Amino acid sequence: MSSRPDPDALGFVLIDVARMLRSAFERRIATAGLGLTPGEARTLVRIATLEGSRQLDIAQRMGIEPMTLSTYLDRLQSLGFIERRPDPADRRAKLIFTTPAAGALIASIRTEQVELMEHVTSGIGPEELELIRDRLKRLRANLCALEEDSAAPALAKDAGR
Amino acid sequence: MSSRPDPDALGFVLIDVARMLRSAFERRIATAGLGLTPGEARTLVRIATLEGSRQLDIAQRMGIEPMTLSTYLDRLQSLGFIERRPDPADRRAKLIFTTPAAGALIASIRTEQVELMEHVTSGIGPEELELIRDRLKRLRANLCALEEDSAAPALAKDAGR
DNA sequence: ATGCATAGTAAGCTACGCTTACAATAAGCC
DNA sequence: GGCTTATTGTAAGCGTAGCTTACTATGCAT
Repeated sequence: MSSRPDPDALGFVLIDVARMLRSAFERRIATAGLGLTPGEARTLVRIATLEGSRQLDIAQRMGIEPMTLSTYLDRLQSLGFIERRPDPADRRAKLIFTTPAAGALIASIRTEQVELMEHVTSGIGPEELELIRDRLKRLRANLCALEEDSAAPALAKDAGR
Repeated sequence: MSSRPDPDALGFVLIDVARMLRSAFERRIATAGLGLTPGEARTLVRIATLEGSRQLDIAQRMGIEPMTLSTYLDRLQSLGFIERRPDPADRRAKLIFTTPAAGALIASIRTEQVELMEHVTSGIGPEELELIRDRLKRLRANLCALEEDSAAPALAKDAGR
């Protein structure tokens, strides 16, 4: 019956998986004694791929608010894993770099991540995994668009779409 | 380089999608004036499919701790959407039922959920969605197993795997 | 120079989950 | 029966991951 919503609907399953994944990742990171939260780990990994970017850029790539990123950076900086250097081209801005000390940590995070995902995806073929990853990226793109809409609804007006 | 972890790895994308999905759902529910948080909505929907179960059972099905569920139930009960009835067979236990007042709300949640997912999955064919849902359920099952392992590691011992 | 825009941050809030400790009850065992 | 142990639900308090709002410092355009 339609009065019995399916708890296995895609959205619910997705959220279930994400919650469990995060908590499993947290447990792994804690066990490995890395001393980071999953969010900090995620941030550090992102920074490593965006070496020398501004905070706004990083935040946007990560899909979080600049303030949220700033908090993570405070923590990562106090641990000595990243640096904030003034942008010579704009004295308001700061450029973010990982420190040499972060190298081993990033590798460890990577290892934990890979091992966990191997466990979690066991029983699913590589082509299917690739497909899922691809479609999830599509979902993410759709969600990004959605957020932009709701952030600037005044511009949308009755433009019809 | 292997020293540059891919921020588009399956795990990261999954967590991204889940975060955005939850926040989009939150926005929708808030806009619709349902007066619930996404977690409460998720709980209510689950209860509707498990009418008359014990709290422990529901918590287990939802993959959360009994205490976490208890908090949601407090809130849902104070809003008049669920009832806790004593279990005639066990005076420690309580059985959870939705109230008639919850019917319309559950339908609304369902609507919001469906509309959101239609938006978010636009551009992906139904067969592919079905496949993704299926594989995600597999991931969820793997994650459940993982949690049980870490909850009772003493039993696992060197039992081979 | 004046006025608006932009980069980062301080302060404080919400949602979602957890652990630990406990009361009440049930169930197994002599 | 009486004792011990297990189980159900809950009170209290914590941590993580985000957000918004308001502010400072700086840049840019007129």
